[in-house]
Amino acid sequence: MTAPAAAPAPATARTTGQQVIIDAARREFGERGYDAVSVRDIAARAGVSLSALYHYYPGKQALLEGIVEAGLRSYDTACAAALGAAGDDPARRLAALVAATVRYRAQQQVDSSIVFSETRSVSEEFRARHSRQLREATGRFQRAIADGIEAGVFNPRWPDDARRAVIAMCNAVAEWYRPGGELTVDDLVTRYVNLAFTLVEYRPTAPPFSF
Amino acid sequence: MTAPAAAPAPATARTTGQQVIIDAARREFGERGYDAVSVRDIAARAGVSLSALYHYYPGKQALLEGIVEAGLRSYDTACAAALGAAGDDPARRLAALVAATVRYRAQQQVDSSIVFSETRSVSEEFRARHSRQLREATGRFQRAIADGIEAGVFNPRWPDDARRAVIAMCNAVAEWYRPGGELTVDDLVTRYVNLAFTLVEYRPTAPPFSF
Amino acid sequence: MTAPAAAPAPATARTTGQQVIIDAARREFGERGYDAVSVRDIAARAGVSLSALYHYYPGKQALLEGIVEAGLRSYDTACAAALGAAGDDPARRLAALVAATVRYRAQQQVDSSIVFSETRSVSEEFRARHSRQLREATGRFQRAIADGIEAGVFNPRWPDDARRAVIAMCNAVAEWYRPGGELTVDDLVTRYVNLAFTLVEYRPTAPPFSF
Amino acid sequence: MTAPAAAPAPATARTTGQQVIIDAARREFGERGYDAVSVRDIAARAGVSLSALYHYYPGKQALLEGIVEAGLRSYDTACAAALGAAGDDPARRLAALVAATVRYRAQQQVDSSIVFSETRSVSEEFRARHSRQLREATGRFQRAIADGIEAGVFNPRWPDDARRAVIAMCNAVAEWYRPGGELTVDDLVTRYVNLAFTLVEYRPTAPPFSF
DNA sequence: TATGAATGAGCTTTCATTCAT
DNA sequence: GATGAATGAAAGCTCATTCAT
Repeated sequence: MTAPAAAPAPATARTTGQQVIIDAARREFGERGYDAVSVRDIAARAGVSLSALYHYYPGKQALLEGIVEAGLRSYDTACAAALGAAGDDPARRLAALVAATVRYRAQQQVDSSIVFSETRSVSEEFRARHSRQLREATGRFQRAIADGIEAGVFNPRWPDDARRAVIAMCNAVAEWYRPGGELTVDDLVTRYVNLAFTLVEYRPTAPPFSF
Repeated sequence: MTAPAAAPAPATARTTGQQVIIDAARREFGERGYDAVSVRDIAARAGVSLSALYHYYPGKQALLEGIVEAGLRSYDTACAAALGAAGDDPARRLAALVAATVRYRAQQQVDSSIVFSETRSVSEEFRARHSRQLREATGRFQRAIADGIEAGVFNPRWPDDARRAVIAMCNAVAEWYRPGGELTVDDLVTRYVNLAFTLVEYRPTAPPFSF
Repeated sequence: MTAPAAAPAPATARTTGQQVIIDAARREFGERGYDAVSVRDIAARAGVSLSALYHYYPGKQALLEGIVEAGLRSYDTACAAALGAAGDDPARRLAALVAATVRYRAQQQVDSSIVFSETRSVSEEFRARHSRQLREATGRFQRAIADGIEAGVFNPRWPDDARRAVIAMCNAVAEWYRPGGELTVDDLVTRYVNLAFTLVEYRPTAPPFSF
Repeated sequence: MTAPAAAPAPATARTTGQQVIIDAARREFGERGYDAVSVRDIAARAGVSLSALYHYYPGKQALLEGIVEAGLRSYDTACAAALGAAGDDPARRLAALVAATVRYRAQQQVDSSIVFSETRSVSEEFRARHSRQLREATGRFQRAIADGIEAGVFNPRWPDDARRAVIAMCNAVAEWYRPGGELTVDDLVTRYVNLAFTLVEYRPTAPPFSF
């Protein structure tokens, strides 16, 4: 800590203590659901004593809220980055959101399922913040689609339902996709971007090619 | 059930006893999740004693399984009826499945959410049957789409993903739709059938299909 | 209960269940103090299982409140009876209150010490009622003394302090008196009534005897 | 401690460390009772770490014993000083004891309530010493009264009960008196000395005693 | 048919305390 | 001298379930 060089093992070192506990909680909640998991289960899975767990975290609910908060933040960050790279074009923005969502759902399956389904077990005030963040996530899709409609490139007959369908289909990825198979996440993204375009009836303006 | 005679006061009589219990269980499980609900909660909500509950049902898990089984049966029945009325035409069959699914998800929200998300808390043998039924439900969509492709009326680039998207979007209805608003269930069905057609890139041959 | 004769063992029969539990709680709280006693201790002392205890009482605090309430009620009843028998004469009324208090403190030592010292561990709303009852108890002494002063038979220089001294000395009986010794409770009562008369400087008017 | 030189900043320095801890313990024990207070509560109230507390004191019980011991010593000292100033006259000695007791109870309410009511939570050997000190305190009153009787100035019908009443009424001061009101502690002392004289039926011989 | 009594295992959380640094 | 980490035991309470009546 005070030594000049000797700053190795940062990520690894943190694996002791808080990290093993929250990882264990994540896995347990993901596999069996918040209410079915006991604090003892988490401590056992983390390989620490019950008291050690309570030394680091104030309780079961706090563990859940920590996981949900981090998960949602990571998703929001991914969306922001994707949108930043996409520029103003509505089609590129929708594609960016679909890509970020599919990647998140495919790669952080456990986190993502906790984030979106253990809402009941969270404190009142936490739920308020959480709901707001979810509404913002929805809003990002909504705006991209609305902008595309205004620009004349998207033509969904029922924009709200198209948006819901796009989001639902992305979310569902977490339920069946298992990484490591033949289908890479990039392939998956390609497919879902195309499906999303289909749903909003994307028709590029002007010349995609000229002659 | 199949016997012709001897069907006295069926609906009314059943409301006493078993029915109030299973209804209470349904509501409790739907609102708070299987693991968060205690048998006492259910008995209290049903307005019967704990012992009365155990008189009618062998336990908490059996209540859940009863609900899931009935829910899934009712969905299967609805699908069968819809398919029966649809005949052989793949587009009509897909439309029938979407309509049945959307109706089920919109009108039996509580049931449907229990049926599809409390899978973890069910006995091993029950889960096997349940999974098979879910696979059959998926298979119905799959066959309709495959037939449409073969018939040249559906043209999805990735049939499996299109199918998953169709199912996911129908399922998601349970999460946001609330009956009694401006949008009727029939409106909803119309929209989702169209969205499904969009997803499978339906192009009717010769005489356009009407529904 | 329905049988005509055969109505014996009423008090004895009730000893099963609630009564053994509350008795055990009374003893434990009295001997070791509310906070030092665990619910398990009480159940063990009562010879029932932990769950049986919770079957009859909703929790540790409720046990305490039950004891305090019953204890205070029994004291209030004793005071009311004594006052009723005493009539209007202030000296007789003060004597009645002292007698009732000394008897209560001497004979229900455990109860009385719980009633007056475990105030902290009781619910907010319960404490409100409890305080009111204690104020009423104080008020009974106050009125008897005030009436005696007005009638010219009591002459304390500082009536409030005399009243506090009377009450304090009666209460202290619980701390040292042990029934079964040489000194009977009746003797005790005689002494404390006299001490109380001394404290309020009782001087009977007119002729206690005539000649 | 015994060394002559090197006594820098005594009062101030002691405020850091041990003193803040024992003060915090005193307040907590006084407000909520020994068993209801956790060592963490004390450390938090003192604003020191849990480890710091254990650095200075071996444990919770030791804190209590330290407080009780100091409290009782301060009371004993006060009594000794008062008796020293009172000389041999029994009435002056009784007055001195009442005054010291009332002052202690009125001015060190917290301490005094801990000293006299947390007896249960103290180690066996400590309790032995503590009981002896309490008996000595009682003995001081007893002797003063006995001497007064012998000298013919006190005439209680039941000397032991008069003594108990005197002590009980003094002790009770801690329960209701709050310094800072209209009634000064000196007023209080005057009243209680008079009440004590009343209780022992003090009748000064020849030249009346003044105090 | 229906119920109150009862249970043992388990729940989340807090306890006083120790120890390596 | 002072601290964060860690622990085993125990706290109050609830669980699903069984059983005698």
